[in-house]
Amino acid sequence: MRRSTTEASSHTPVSRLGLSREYILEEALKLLDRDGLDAFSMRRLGNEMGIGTMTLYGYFPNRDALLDGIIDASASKLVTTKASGSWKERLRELMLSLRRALTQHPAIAELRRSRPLISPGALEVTETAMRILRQAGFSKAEAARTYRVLYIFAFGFAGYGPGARSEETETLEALSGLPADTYPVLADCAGEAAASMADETVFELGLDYLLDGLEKAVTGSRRDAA
Amino acid sequence: MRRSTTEASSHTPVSRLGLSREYILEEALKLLDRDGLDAFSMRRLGNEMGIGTMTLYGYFPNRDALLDGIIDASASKLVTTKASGSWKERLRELMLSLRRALTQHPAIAELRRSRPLISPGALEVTETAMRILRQAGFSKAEAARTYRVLYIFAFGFAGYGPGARSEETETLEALSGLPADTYPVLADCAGEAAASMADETVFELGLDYLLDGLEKAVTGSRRDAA
DNA sequence: ACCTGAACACCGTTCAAGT
DNA sequence: ACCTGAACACCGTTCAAGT
Repeated sequence: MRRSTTEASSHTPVSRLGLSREYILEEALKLLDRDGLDAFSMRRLGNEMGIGTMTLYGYFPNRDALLDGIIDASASKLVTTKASGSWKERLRELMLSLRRALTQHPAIAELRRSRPLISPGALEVTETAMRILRQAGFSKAEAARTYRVLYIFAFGFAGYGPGARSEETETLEALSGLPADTYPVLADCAGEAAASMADETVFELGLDYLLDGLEKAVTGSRRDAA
Repeated sequence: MRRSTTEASSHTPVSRLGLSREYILEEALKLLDRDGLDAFSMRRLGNEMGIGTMTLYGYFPNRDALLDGIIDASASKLVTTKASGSWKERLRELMLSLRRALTQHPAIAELRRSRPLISPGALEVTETAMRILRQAGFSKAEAARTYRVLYIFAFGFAGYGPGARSEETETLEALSGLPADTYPVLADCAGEAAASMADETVFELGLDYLLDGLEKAVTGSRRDAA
């Protein structure tokens, strides 16, 4: 996408140590996906890459800028979807694709919290979703609000859903040990509750509830208009 | 709830500095709600309370235990709901109540990420929701999976929804500045998109989509059975 | 131009000591 | 029993210096 400066073969400037913004971002994302945001530090990234910590500051003004860079660089290549079918089917496919991407790079969802979009690279999914919704006849405001719902569910699932940290057996133990007099229902459903917390398919369940509810709202308003 | 040890008037042990687990947790939650999780530290909490940092370690083994304590202590008093009406109405009311609680204490949602339930105090909402769903005729597994969807949406909204950090004008600026050739739809909807990101009512929109989709699934399966 | 160590103001936590 | 300072191993970042 970006034009090269002076070198011919590579499309991004590379220093004498072989460093570039892109390369640093790749290594940072690897470290992040491996050990999580809590364990990430500039010093550790430097160590891992075999360079001095302060070298990083030659490429990014500070830690936050580096993290923003990761979102911008990775989000754009995450989701690819070839649209076909009804708006509902296309939207479903897009959200499943987003879910897959967030599964592959759990760090993205972690970073995205409290870090609003802004960066152009991170908006391709939004653009695609908005296009589908607008083509389906939603008003600008309806489309924007509806996408917010889907977006929050997808990122919420990544942030609060399975795979986060809880080990299923540990959760089951804790739930099984609940006092049955204060938590009668939950104690009765301990196994199912623990299983649901590790269940990836809950995403599709929720997504389909959302899309069905959305479809109902659309046909409802059409009936009102008629 | 806990029985007093030796003192009569107070139901929780108080040290010579007037300290107790409960009091420390209250102060910690205040600090957390005010300045956010990133700015929270044991040293700062000690300073704010006018006590030595290490005094805190007499009440909690470490920082994580203190944060777990906040969830446990606060979650139980957060949500009160008097159930009436259909399961759909009661569930709706419960989730709106949870949303209100998370708005009041944004720190809770921040803490809950990567911190699975386990603590008994944090499970009252879960128990209530599961009771409603079970009474409505859902199987144990269906009820558990459905509550997961609602839970993730509510916490996802708190974690990724409005109020997080983005200033609306700043977001609007960023969206307006998008290149219209790569983001035609989004550029066209910049105002609506920015507004939707600050819009609290998007929670109810999504909640109703979920509940409508859920209702449709229920009536659908009944029709299958008949 | 690119890279870096020393230094500063922060962390959480251990440990030994104060009352 | 309750409280605490010093010390250790970490942070992010500034600044001045190296090539």
